[in-house]
Amino acid sequence: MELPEVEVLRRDLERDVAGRKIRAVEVKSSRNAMRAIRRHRTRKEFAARLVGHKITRVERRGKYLLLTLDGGDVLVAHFGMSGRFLRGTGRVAPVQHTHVVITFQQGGDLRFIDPRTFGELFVASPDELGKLKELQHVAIDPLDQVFTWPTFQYLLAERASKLKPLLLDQRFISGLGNIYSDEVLFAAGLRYDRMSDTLSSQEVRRLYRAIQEVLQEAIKARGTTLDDEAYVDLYGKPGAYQLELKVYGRAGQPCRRCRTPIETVRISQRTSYFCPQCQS
DNA sequence: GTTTAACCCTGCACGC
DNA sequence: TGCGTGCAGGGTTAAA
Repeated sequence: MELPEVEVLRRDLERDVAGRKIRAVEVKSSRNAMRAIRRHRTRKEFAARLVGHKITRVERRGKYLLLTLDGGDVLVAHFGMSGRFLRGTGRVAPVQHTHVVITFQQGGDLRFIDPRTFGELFVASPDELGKLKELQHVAIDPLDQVFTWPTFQYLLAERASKLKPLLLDQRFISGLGNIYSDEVLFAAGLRYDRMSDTLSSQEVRRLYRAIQEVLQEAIKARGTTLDDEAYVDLYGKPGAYQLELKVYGRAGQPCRRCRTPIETVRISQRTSYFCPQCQS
């Protein structure tokens, strides 16, 4: 799950879950459920820090979701490759790989599901949160006001890295993952292996605009759902941005702009998709 | 500093 | 049909 999916989730949670009081928290007894709350010593301790509190607001930091509680503590969610939140009720049996069920006083619940267990859920005080290096390292948010073109130009010039790994680096810029970084590079007309400190001002500007445009469009489309098992929103509904993907997952298919077959390359342990004609 | 490999997990598609 | 292999939206760590 990348920035657009997390942001869609944040907006839905803000509307639907903020203001609700937590009545009960169930952490399944499976090994993977324990993995989901691995920062906590026991299931009991995790639950105790949530029960009785109201969720007051929902924020996003990069790919992290922060649900602030009325006591001041924060429930942090990170989704990894396969994690997701799903709204449910007691009448609906939890799907496989449901690790945590948070039940609300007003009825209904919030479920954390994660087959591959790269995601996690934990509660932290503001003090603990401030000291957490994962969150401290989350870089500038591309949708934030302070993400300006001159700032971005400076950051790129400061580094000497290939663009693809740099865009994936959450400490450089937050929120992009494998899908959107490829889409952004295509939209900017830049290759995955271009060095960050060799871009012209015009190229920096194209990259800057591409990041914002791709992410905004993806949010508008409510995220990318590649197949049924993949990302779905808080209510189980798929997004629609997969219909607008230009390169990701399109190996061998003609480029939507120039008809040249889309190619792939292995970089940073991930597959990158690009058009050899449109990107240089 | 940058890059690479291994690792953390389950599920699925693919080739034999 | 069954089985091994590799890959999948994430990230960390150690070593080169």
